[in-house]
Amino acid sequence: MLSQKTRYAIRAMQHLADRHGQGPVQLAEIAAAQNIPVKFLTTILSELARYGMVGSKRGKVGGYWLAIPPVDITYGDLIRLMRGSLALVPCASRFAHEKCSHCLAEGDCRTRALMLQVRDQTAAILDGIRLSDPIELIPPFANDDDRPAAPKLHLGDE
Amino acid sequence: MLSQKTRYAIRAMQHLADRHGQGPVQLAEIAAAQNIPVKFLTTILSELARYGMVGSKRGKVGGYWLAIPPVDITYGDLIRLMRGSLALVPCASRFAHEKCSHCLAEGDCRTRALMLQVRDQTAAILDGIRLSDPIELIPPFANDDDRPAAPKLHLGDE
DNA sequence: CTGTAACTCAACCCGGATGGTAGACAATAG
DNA sequence: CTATTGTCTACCATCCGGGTTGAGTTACAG
Repeated sequence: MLSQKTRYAIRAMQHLADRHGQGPVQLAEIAAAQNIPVKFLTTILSELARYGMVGSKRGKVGGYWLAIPPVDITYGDLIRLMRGSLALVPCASRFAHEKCSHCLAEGDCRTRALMLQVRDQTAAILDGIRLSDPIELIPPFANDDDRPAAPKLHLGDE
Repeated sequence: MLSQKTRYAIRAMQHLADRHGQGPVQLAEIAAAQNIPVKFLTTILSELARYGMVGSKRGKVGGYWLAIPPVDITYGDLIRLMRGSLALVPCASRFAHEKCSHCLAEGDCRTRALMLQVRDQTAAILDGIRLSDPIELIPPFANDDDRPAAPKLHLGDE
């Protein structure tokens, strides 16, 4: 799962992308529009500023803006930045690779092989879509509509 | 990321799949072969037994075995079972759907639309591979080999 | 040159999840 | 009847996630 913070960061960046070229956007506007706790958003935007993703200016007409044109930022970049990796296990990450603890040798781990496939597909999607791209929205599921057939296995309670 | 527990569960199930049809496999064997802390593995296997995934027997020649033929268990099933969902955000889950807190309306959330694509691709991979399938192992990355070109964005330190 | 509306930063905080361990108990083979 | 192996509940320590506090800084307005 993406952390709440990562999700906030993505939405904030989308907001800034939408207003790109329009001068500084104030934190309060972003927070209100994106439904993000104001104080928390300050820490997120400051972090993004430290990373060089957004510019900022204080004072009366201050605010934030994208320091990089939205066409040069992919969603993959954003997630890597906030979360470190796109992969589902550390050993399947290509940029933030790390050995899993208590695992087999990497070359012998089937889980890793699988998760590497997943991470590469995920990257193919997320690195292919840029902050400037329009995104086709998807309506909420109307209860059991729209969903694939139930999986073979549906045991337990959760 | 998958939790450590989920990863252990997957490896344990792989182990049982490999020994399917050979009678009960003892916990100690699994723990040793898969490098999983013995005590922790007991809780995991018990849980899997409660879910009906594995059978168990106590006593001298006791042990665990798959209660379902490995050809009928996909990796997707396993992850759903242990983790609840394949998706990266709750609102993009198809079987364990849940509204994200502090978000936009689902129909207006670009992040959700994106993450739904990712989850569907992930599901396509993980629901297509069964515990009985051979998996082509992938050798460890030889430092910077084998990786895609560095992403456009490589800022900050981590 | 002062007031005030912004952003900045370090510090803290709380609750819940994660990753285990302890230990008493139950079944089963021999 | 005893050794072996699984079961179950409880507990625990640590970390991380999701924030908040509050004091500081910059910048524009007048």
